Amino acid sequence: MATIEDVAKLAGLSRTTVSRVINDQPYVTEEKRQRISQAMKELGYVPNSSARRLRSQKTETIAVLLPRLTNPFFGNLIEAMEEKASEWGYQVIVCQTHDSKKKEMDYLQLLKTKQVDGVIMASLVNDWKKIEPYLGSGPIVFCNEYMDEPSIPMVHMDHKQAAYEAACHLLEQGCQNIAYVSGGPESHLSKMRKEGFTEALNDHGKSFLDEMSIEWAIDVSDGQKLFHLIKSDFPYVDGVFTGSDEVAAGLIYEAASSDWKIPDDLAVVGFDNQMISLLMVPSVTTIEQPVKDMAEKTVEVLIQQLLHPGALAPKKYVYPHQLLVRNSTKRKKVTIQ
Amino acid sequence: MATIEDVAKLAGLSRTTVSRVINDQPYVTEEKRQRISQAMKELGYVPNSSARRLRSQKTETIAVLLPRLTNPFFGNLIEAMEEKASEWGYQVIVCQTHDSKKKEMDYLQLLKTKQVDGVIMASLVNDWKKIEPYLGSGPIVFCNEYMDEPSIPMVHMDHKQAAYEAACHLLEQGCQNIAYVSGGPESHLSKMRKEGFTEALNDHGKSFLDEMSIEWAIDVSDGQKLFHLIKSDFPYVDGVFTGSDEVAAGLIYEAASSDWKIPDDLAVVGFDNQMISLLMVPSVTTIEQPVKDMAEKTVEVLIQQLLHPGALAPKKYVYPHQLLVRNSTKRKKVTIQ
DNA sequence: TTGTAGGCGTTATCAC
DNA sequence: GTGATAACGCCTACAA
Repeated sequence: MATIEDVAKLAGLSRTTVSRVINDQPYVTEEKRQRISQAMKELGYVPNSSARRLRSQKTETIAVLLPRLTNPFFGNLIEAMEEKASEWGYQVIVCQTHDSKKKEMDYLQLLKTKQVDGVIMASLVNDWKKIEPYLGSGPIVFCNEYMDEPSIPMVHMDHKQAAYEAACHLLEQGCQNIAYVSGGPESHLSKMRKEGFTEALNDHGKSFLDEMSIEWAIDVSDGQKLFHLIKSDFPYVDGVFTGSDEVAAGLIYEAASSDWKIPDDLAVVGFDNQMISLLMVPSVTTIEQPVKDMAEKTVEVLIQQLLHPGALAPKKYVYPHQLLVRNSTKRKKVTIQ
Repeated sequence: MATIEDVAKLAGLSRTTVSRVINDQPYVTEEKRQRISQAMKELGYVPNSSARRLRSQKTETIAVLLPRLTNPFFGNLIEAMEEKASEWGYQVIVCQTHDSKKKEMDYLQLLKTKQVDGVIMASLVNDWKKIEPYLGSGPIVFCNEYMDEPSIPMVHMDHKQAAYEAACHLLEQGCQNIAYVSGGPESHLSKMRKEGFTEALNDHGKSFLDEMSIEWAIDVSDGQKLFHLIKSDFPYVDGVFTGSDEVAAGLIYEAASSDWKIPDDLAVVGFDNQMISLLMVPSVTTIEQPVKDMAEKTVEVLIQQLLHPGALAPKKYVYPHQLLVRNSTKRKKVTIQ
């Protein structure tokens, strides 16, 4: 591989001058500039990125931590993030934590070892106490996940309110026994959802029942399992808040093979407004989030922090959501007086 | 940030010895090893990755080029790749080409600038002539995409055969006018599919009709558009090979709002066996590919090339596929004698 | 067993 | 305008 030195020799000039040309700096005669460009072309010279990184202490790379890519929500998220980052000339490293505390910490280490300039956390399973020290090595921005801690920027929607609305909707459709389904670990986000859900119950004179709370459902097959669990152990359940379109879809799919009617026997609410929620029969009532907007804002906020360190005060960016009422909860008005 | 020098000073030893400890090398007294570990802890020392890269000429990073992450096939692919790469201690950079020749070349540049040790191409829109020179900078492995050129390893299935079988299946179901639908540009892969499709037609005494060939359908909304196009312009079409479960789903979804019955009025075949193909009503006949196996093999092949340069002869790894016949093509046997 | 010193490829500082 | 030279932080012959 040709180095800057080779170019300099071939052009009969110094490394310094070559460097100036590479970086479009002034104070080089047009003639020499040409001569150097010519030499670079001849040698197929390309600046070595490792050397640049070492010199500049910058990597032009960011890490995006998320639970898993097969969840289409995160697929959409990182798609938009990569595109935005690429516009700014930044590379994106994918870091799937699979909700493992250890993997999350391992990937955060990329910041310390200077493999990345900054980190976006769309996964969050460790305590803030464990994460905070990494701020010394570079900026971190939360996306989707969030907490009360105000020391870093966060981009997300109001999951508590969203869950509240979804639960109210189920109650208004006449559901008496609503199961609460979430996936995985007690992140701040799912805590918020549960709070909103509980609050809705309370406002309607009901209370949250632990026995009707499931915390392991993340995909279609979990949704299928869930249906059978409900059918056998909780047949009185007539509404489900799933927190995931995939789980809702699995549930609905499996219900079709039994004698349960959706939404009349069981009303189902998903989350994220994935394609699948529209395509299912019946279509799935869900919460729409502005994924793309959030993804792009997150990248922008992070890059702004990189470009102007310490300039912006950490800030929360709360995006609006929308309850999309579809057939999985639209019950026939049986009780019209 | 503490450097190796700082650690050495604090421990009262030389950089060399510290380096030995960092890299678990022999010839260090246990006592000094302890002393150094202690110093590293005190200073919160972490080796600087840029410096290591420059020194070792390795990045422990690979780039994965693919069209877009919102296509769940590529989501699954990169999910498995990242996991496997992570096992080997490699980082993964996502590179979405959006089928742009320019972006594809831009991302290949990562190899030349030594930002990555190797590249996986699951996107391929440029000519081989343009890509080949990059081999000088590091190994490239194709995944899913392939071509006859034997100079690099390729991991894929037999798309020609798969399309052949799908088309035969449609013909056996009594389809007379089958539309051929593909997404995007003429990659080698889609060329192969079209060949298989055409061959099946020929074997059944039919021929490929350009007028019934669509090359712009990649997602659900394209599938929806497609349905209306067929309904208005090609009402005689009674079978569709889509090459994508998403397109198939969009088609089926839209057909439900019209008076067309699937599969009797229109039989539909998808591709990839995405979750959605199972969940649709009717469920979608599709081609199953061993995505995870292919993804993992690709990463392994690439990493083997990195670990033992020039050791393995480039090789094709062809994975088996399977036609999953489901309700979108299972016509009632009207013509039982 | 430990240390010295040179260099990986680039860029910034300072002379000329 | 141009060019020596010194870092950036690490690893590794080669000496001791």
